[in-house]
Amino acid sequence: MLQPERDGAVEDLTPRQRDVLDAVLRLLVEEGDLTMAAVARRASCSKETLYKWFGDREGLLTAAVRWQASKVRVMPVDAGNLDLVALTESLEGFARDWLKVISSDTSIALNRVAVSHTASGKGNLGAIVLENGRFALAGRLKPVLEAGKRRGYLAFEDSETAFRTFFGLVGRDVQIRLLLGDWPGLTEAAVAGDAARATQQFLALYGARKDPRGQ
Amino acid sequence: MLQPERDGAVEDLTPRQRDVLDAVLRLLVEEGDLTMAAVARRASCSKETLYKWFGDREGLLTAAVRWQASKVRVMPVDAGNLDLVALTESLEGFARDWLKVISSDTSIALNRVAVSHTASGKGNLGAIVLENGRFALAGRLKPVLEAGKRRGYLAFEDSETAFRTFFGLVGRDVQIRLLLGDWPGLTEAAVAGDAARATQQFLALYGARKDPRGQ
DNA sequence: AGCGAACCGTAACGTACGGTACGGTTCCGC
DNA sequence: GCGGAACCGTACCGTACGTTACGGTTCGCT
Repeated sequence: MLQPERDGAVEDLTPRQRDVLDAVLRLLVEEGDLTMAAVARRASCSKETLYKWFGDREGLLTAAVRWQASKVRVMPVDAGNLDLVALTESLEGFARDWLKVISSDTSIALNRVAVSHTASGKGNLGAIVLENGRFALAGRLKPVLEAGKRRGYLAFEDSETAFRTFFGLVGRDVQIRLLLGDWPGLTEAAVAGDAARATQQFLALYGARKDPRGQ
Repeated sequence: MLQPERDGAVEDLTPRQRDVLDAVLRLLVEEGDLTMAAVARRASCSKETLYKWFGDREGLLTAAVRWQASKVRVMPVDAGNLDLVALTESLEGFARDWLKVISSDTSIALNRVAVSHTASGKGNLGAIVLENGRFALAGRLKPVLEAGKRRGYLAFEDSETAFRTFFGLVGRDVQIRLLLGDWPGLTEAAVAGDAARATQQFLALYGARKDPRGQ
C-alpha cells in the first residue's frame, strides 16, 4: 500500500504524456467532466494514443490524479530542533497549505470526479485521492505532532485523534461546501486568518499546560 | 430563499409519488446512480408517468432530495430554560444526530449525486443539499448557541464562527472520507464517543470562564 | 534513401440512456 | 354501463460517448 505503485509510476511519464495529463486537468476544471474526444482535441493527440498510453478512461483519470498529486509534494518539516514558536508556525503553515489546496480549482474538480466515480463503484479513484490528500497530510503532520509531544509542548494519547481534531478545526465546513458548489469566500487573507485561528484552537485543546513552574 | 419553495413542495406529494421517491432513494443507495428506466422498473410505474410528475431527470432527483430532507426534520430545542447540563446535552445530541445523518447510506448517496451534479454544472442540487444539510443544522444550532451565550455559558463574538468550529470538531474528516468510499468505522458507540468528545472540546474553546467567583 | 514505429485526425461501431409515443388496463364520476 | 382521465408496459427515437479501426504523416535508425 505504501510502495511506489508498481503500475502508474509518475516518474516514467514522458513530457508529452504529462502535457496530455495537464490538458485533462484543465478540462476537468473547465468542464467538470471528461470525454475522451475532448481530451484528444484539447491535447492535440489521437484517441488511439490515449487508449494506448492509459488503457481506458479510468486509467486516464487515475493517471491524472496521480500526476496532480505528484505536483503538490512538499518537503518534510525537520522535527529536530523545535521550539514552541517553530511548532506553531509549522502547524499554521500546514493549515494554510491545506486550505489553499482544498480550495484550489484543480483539487475541487478532482475531488468531485473522484466522488462521482466512487458512487458508480467501479475503480478506486476515491481511495487514490484520499491517499494523496487526507492521508498524505496525516503522514506529514503526525511526525510534527509527535515531536511537539516529545518536547512537552503538546499532550495527547493518540496522534491520529489529535490529527483529526486539527483537520476538523482547519477544514470545518469548507470542503463539503466547495464540493457542493458553495463559495465560502476563501481569499488569501481569510486562509491565513483561518489557519491562525485553527492553530490557536488546536493549541488550546492539545497544548501542554504551561503553568508557571508547574510540574 | 427561505420561503417554502413554491414549486417542489413536499406537502402535495401523493402517497404514490412518495413511494416512487423512496424507490429512487433505495436505487441511489444500491446503484450509486439512476437511470429513468431503472426507477420505473423498481417503482413499477411507467417512464411516461415519471416525466409527467417530475418533468425530467433533474426534477426527479431534486424531488428525491427534498423528500429525504423532509424525513429528517427534528423538533427545535427550547432555548427557554437552559442550564449548563442541558446545553451540554443539547450540543451532544446535535453532534450525535449529525454524525448519524452524514454516515447514513442515504445521505452519502445523496451527497455523492449532488456533488456529481454540481460538477456538471447544470442545476442546483448541490445548493439544495447544502440548504437542507449544513445550513439547516446551523439554523437549528445557532439559537442554542445564542441562548448559551445569553446565559453566560458560552463566549463568542460571532455565532457563525462558533458554529463552524463545532461543525469541524464533530465532522472532522468523516464526510469527505465517506464520500470517497472510505469507512471511518462509525459504529453507534463511536458516534456517541465522538459526539461527547467534540462537545467537550467545543466547551473548552467557547465555554465562558467559570473562575470561582470570578466576574 | 528506405523502413518501421509512433502518432495524428477522422470515421465508424455499439451501446446506454434520456425522452417520447402508443396501445391496453384500471378506476372514478355520472 | 359509459366515457374519460390516469397510469402501466413496451417499443421507439436521437444523441452522446467509450472504444476500435484506418489512412496519412513524422521521425529516428540503419
